[in-house]
Amino acid sequence: MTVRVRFAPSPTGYLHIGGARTALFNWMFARGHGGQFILRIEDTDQKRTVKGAVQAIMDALRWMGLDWDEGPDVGGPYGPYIQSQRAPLYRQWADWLLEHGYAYKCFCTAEELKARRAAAKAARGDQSYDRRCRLLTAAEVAAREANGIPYVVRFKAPTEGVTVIPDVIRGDIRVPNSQIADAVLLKSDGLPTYHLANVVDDHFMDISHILRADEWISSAPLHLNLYAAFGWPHPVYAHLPLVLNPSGKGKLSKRAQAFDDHGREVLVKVEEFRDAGYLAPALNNFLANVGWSFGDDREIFPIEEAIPRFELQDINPAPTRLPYDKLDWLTGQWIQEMDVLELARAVRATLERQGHEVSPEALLAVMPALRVRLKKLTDAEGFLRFLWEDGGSAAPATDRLASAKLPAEAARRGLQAARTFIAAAQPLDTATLSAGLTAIGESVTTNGKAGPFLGALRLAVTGQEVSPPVFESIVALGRDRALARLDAALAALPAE
RNA sequence: GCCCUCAUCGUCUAGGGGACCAGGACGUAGCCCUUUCAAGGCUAAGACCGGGGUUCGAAUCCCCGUGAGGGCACCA
Repeated sequence: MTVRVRFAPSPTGYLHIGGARTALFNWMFARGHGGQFILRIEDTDQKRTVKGAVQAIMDALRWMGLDWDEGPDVGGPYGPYIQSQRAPLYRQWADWLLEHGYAYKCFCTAEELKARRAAAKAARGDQSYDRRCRLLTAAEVAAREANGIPYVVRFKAPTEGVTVIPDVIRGDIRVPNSQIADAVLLKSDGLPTYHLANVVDDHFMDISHILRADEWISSAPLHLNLYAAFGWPHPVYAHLPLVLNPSGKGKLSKRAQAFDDHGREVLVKVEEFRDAGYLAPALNNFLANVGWSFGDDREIFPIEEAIPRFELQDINPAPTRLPYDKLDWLTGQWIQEMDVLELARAVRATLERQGHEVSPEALLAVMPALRVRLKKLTDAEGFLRFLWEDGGSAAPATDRLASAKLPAEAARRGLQAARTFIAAAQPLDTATLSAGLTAIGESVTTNGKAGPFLGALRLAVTGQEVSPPVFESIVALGRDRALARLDAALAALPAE
């Protein structure tokens, strides 16, 4: 059997991290089995459709590196891939069900249904549709139609027996048919609901496996009975574990801001992860570790290596929270493995977006040292502030330059010597600076170690308590600017 | 109210009857290294939800509880 899977988001907003995980698993499964990965847009709810959402979702998927073989933009033999463009097809099959007695017209208004549902809920009773229109005689139906009363098409669900959902991850799930509602298949606006559309499309698009979130389990019996009514074989089901809110309370939703245990906001849109400076390969790596594991106690891996090992049976059925801390660590690991030039380019673009212009030379000078310090691309800003903020280092307070191991007088002497040394250093590189400045430091501190002095030097030159290593920082800054910073610091110290 | 799913360290996970006084990772703590911050190395604390079975033997199988989550829309 050829594997054909689809990711079918509804364009109601941006790509949600939970949706991204579903897309990733579908994609991995397709790629690992020589199959096709299809992108289908489920926009049958006109009211909820958001302009630009399709583009945003595709951008996010592309950024993640998840390419699709068929979809709205690339086309394919089973198109169109946007449901609103397939309306006649759903109508045709809704009619077919009507003709064959598997569906009926329902004239109840939305208001009536809402009221009945509310009443049922208040009475703690069954909230699903009471099936009253199912009992209408042909004459009654004809009369209503003649009066132009709008209707929806509902499925005539079986009321007795049991439907079994064969699920690759969970085994057979048995649901009493009494639980299956007479769901709306075709809405009064003529468009299908999810239930009809996904069954018709999955069938005609030759979808072999459905990998979707856990929350769909409850509608699976309905879908299975639809397949049965049509006389079509159904795809293989695999219900993926739900991604929970980091607080553990409820599922992670794209409609509400999510918070962690400490009440802090948490990222949910894929584009937010991108803008926060996370790396796509790291994000994929991260997502693949949730609900599935590589094996061999390995946590860090390129997704390409995971693909051949990825099997649906190995997916952990338990719902999970996203371990955000691990994403920071993982991204840091990925950054450490990146090529310096490539990293420098990425950091430069990020800094630019943050409004900072930094020369490639300066960036390259600090990059090897900076690399191990970054958890994500955006972290560079904090470390490199001294490159564009001259004011930051102007006249640092004397008490911050001096310390127990480096009295003010020694600090002045050391910085003076450093100034002389830097002015003449040839070439101006980390090796030269390290040798010269360390020696100066050792001669000037009370404990004979360069440390305390180098700390003061860092502060004088960068104005920061935390920065890339001083030598690299000086090289990045350039001789002239470094000397100017030292002069400013010296001026702030008592002349003796 | 009804139906469904799930249940291993704080979190993500390995484990699919004996190899488990339960392994890895993040996080946390301590130590080492160290020019700050990181990174790295070493060490430590830390879990099989409860109760019944089945079995010579159960984290692993079954049942019942409990807890958490999902669903019961002219939303997907």
